[in-house]
Amino acid sequence: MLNLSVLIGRLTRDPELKYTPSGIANTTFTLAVDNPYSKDKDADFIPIVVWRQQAEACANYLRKGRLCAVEGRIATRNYEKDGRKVYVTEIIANNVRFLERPENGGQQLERQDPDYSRGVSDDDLPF
Amino acid sequence: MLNLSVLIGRLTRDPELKYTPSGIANTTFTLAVDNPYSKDKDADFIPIVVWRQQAEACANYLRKGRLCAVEGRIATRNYEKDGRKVYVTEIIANNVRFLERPENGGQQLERQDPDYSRGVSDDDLPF
Amino acid sequence: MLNLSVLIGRLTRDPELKYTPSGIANTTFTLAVDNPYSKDKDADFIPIVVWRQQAEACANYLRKGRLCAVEGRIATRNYEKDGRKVYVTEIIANNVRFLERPENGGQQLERQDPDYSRGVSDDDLPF
Amino acid sequence: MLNLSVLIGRLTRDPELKYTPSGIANTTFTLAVDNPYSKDKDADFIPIVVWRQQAEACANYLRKGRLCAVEGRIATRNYEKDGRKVYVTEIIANNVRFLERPENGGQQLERQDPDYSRGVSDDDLPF
DNA sequence: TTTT
DNA sequence: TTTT
Repeated sequence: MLNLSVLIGRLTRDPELKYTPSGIANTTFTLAVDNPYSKDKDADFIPIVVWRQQAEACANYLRKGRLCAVEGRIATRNYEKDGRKVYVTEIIANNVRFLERPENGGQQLERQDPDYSRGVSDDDLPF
Repeated sequence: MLNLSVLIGRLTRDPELKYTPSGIANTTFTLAVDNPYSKDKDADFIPIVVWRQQAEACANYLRKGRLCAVEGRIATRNYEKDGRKVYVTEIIANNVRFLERPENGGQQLERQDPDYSRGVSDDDLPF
Repeated sequence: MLNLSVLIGRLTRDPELKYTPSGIANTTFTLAVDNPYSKDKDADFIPIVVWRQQAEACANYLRKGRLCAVEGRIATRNYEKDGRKVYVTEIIANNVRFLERPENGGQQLERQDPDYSRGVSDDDLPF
Repeated sequence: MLNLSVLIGRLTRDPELKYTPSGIANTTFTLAVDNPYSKDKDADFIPIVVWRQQAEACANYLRKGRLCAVEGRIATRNYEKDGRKVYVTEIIANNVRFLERPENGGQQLERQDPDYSRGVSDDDLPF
């Protein structure tokens, strides 16, 4: 019915831009979201997926350590690995806001070949 | 920094009420959240944890199939199982709204003994 | 940058469906949102605007007293009235969920003529 | 039932710190929230109220032009002015995140006397 | 009355 | 001007 999340945090690593076999851009990264209320854990690490146009903007403008806001929805999926089901929970972003300006106006990440290893195919397109 | 989720969906099963060794109530259930945009998957199944007073209200008033709204934050944790790390992503609710009235004004679930098997201890208390 | 609101409440009156001069549907209603924390005021009354396809669905399926969830963004506008500026704050919905089923499967509201009196014109279209 | 807003924007002016007659801190400011979808209006201007501890933090660390994130709920109230009812819609923040560090580690705003002119009294305390 |  |  309704599935809405808003997160503000910092990237734990550079974003990864990939393309589905049919050429649709998707960028993934993990957001470290500080948790002021927790005693023994000071951040949650939340995987983010961005599709299409925004995927390329994220790949160009976001970098490890940068602050950003993500609005999206929670999605769950699972895939087989070594004969076991692995469950993944991630945020499918429909809006990413860059909260810090890049030092140098954005750099092109190297474009990578379509990659099947992450288990992402056109069938995973969430819309 | 900011970590906020709002979900509306239906319980996939009756809620489970447990107590930490020191007696703090916690209720868990899974919410099926319909996804109108997905082709091949029509719902996401999202685990919810509720603590303290609201935990007992949820255990009394929610049942399998009932519609409710959850406001909370995404949390990640992991525990060992069969010598493997299992990663869990769940919503820690700070507000649960019952959107359908129970047919009979709420029934007491049987109180269960403290249970360690789910890997929940007082250390997991998120505040 | 980011402007997101989620409300659950009940309609204080039947929704009003209108059309801009160029024929775009817009429905307005007010949501009474109970406030459990307030001492002397038990609800906030929040004006909602819905545009296009969803406007007509709201006009057909929502009625006074019905429970619904609205996801949208806050917008401010002002117009002249009796030589004074009147400031309006309202939620522009991009998603309305009906949380109660109508007793009779939805009725057609009478279609009204384009109406300029509310100060709504094509220029107010928020997108 | 549920009333939740998340905003990211810039202060249009320095925050104003006041105290109710009984000494409870409250800070008000307006957030300019850019609206990428609007043709003729490029921002919405949304009044924010912060109470208690966070009120003083906001007064110390926020300044005109600074970026911040506000999580809160929409509240409506009205007061008499020149024999007319004035309706106010504002966000009562329960969480304010400073997204830019102050140039000089935070300065004390001058403490002002209790002020009744804004129509704020202890009765307006929303909790 | 509006911010970068 | 307000809903259950």
